[in-house]
Amino acid sequence: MKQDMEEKYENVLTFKVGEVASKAGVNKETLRYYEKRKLIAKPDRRRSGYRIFTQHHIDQVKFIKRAQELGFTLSEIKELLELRTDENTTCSEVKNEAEEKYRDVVEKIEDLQRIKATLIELIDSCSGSGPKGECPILGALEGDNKTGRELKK
Amino acid sequence: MKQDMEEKYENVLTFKVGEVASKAGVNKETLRYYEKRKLIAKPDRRRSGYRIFTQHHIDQVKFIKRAQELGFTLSEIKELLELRTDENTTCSEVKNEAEEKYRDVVEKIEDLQRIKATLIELIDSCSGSGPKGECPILGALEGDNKTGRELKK
DNA sequence: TTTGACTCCGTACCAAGGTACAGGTCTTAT
DNA sequence: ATAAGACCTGTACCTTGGTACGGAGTCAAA
Repeated sequence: MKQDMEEKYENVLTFKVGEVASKAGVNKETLRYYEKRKLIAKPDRRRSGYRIFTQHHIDQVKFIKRAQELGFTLSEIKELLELRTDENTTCSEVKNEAEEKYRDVVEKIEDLQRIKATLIELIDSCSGSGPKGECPILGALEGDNKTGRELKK
Repeated sequence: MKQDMEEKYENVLTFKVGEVASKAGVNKETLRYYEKRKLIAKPDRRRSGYRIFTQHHIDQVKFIKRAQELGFTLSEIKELLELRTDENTTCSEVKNEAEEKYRDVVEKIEDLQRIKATLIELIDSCSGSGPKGECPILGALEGDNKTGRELKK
């Protein structure tokens, strides 16, 4: 005699946590973690307590993974998912999120480019020979502007 | 009657933790943390237990902060500090560390540039009007290549 | 039916880089 | 002399994104 929950899934393809994990390419524990953080729909349970996952869950996990590749954090992804679920969401709201993330990314690139430029300067200033006493890299890090230039803020 | 430790500093400018914190622009707790992680020289103590800091400690903290600005982690900075302390360190060892960090930074920039390009594509593909049902950004994240392009790995 | 693989749960732990107590002692200025 | 303020300690907590553990219950195939 099946329970309601089990009946409900009689004609639906369902998965256990390990199956979802391998299909979506994540760890089983990660699925529990996403559930706890409400990043995926709360799966129904069998009488035994086993989670009942469907293709929908797998798609959600893949969505999360794709968004992560774009640099969204899990919190941001949650917002995105809420937008997706909300009937009244407009395209422009989604676009705004993407644009905000774009600005983040641009800023990070700029920071890294400043860092890169400074590293190049330091590396170029150092012949790579001799004892460390005259190393202009250490000099610059020490703030000693006799041997190295000041680092930019 | 002074103790050895206190005598030793009779003619030296010394600082307490709060002074070092404000001079170096860090939190007092951070100094304790750096001490625990052996990122700064272990300060001597007064009879009372108070730490005795000198200009040397302040310089060390500033060194750490400059290296952090260049994207070095505290672990990497510790290595750098060990190189600095080691008599036998050559300039080229220091240069190697900097070059390795440079490669890291370049790689991060490349990752972010791929992400940026994908975000631009998504943003451009979206008119910003209409309901989310036809939003190509969500479509792409959902892996639906009717409405959006596949994300690159 | 038994055995091995799977799942359940809560909790702890990891990296990184700190911050925030609480409860007690010390210093310093008035 | 006294009170404010700084200092001491250990420990717990924070963020982000998970991973690991252990004991107990469940499922499926032979």
